[in-house]
Amino acid sequence: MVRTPATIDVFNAIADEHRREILDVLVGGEMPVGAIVDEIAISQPQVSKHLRVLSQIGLVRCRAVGRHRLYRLNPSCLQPLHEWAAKYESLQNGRLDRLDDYL
Amino acid sequence: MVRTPATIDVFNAIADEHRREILDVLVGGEMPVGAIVDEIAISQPQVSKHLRVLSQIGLVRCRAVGRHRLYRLNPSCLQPLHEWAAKYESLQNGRLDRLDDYL
DNA sequence: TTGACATATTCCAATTTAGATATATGATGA
DNA sequence: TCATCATATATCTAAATTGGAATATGTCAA
Repeated sequence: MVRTPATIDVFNAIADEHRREILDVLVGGEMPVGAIVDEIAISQPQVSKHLRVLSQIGLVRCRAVGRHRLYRLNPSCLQPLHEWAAKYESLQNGRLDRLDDYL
Repeated sequence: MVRTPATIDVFNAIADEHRREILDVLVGGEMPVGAIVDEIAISQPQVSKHLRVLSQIGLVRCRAVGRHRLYRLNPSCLQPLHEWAAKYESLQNGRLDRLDDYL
């Protein structure tokens, strides 16, 4: 494989800034696509495409209500990220960090 | 811009699994390139290239000792990741998550 | 039924990437 | 000085990405 697709895991999914923005918007609660489009400065097709990636990973879930589609976060999907990051949080202000400040 | 380069920020830098592996190895302490190559299953040039990306972001620092180059973590550089992720950790097992379990 | 609205999909171009291979650089020891 | 070791860089290729534009799908309301 030449390049890891964004749909492979959480780390690749959140690498894109616009996808992080979408997730940030959804922290406010379940929301239709149009509301997300209003919040961030990208086109509707782009939002839909990013939502598709996020859905495939499982970071968001969707339900249809009339002609709207309401998206919501599935924060438990970020677990691998939290676990990976936790290993490094304990190193903060630790020995390595002080060495870095010195140099 | 058509595609966000991996050297743009921490989120893109850690999107690559091999780069995360390199960081994981360096949790064990300062280490020469050869030791990293021995730990993970990719070629030496690949390790060097990934280290270059990590250096440009600031996730690792390097110092020369003889013909070795010792790399070490700079964990404070992960701050933006920790801050972003923190917003979602509090949502774990929260309202949204239970809704998700239900559906 | 028809038109308007909400969202998704398709097609495209430019750019980036990872990995493989080969080679260059740079320090050390004999 | 020269061979060797440790690491970095250059070149190439196939695949994947994002964003834009156009269009399709699907739902509702009149």
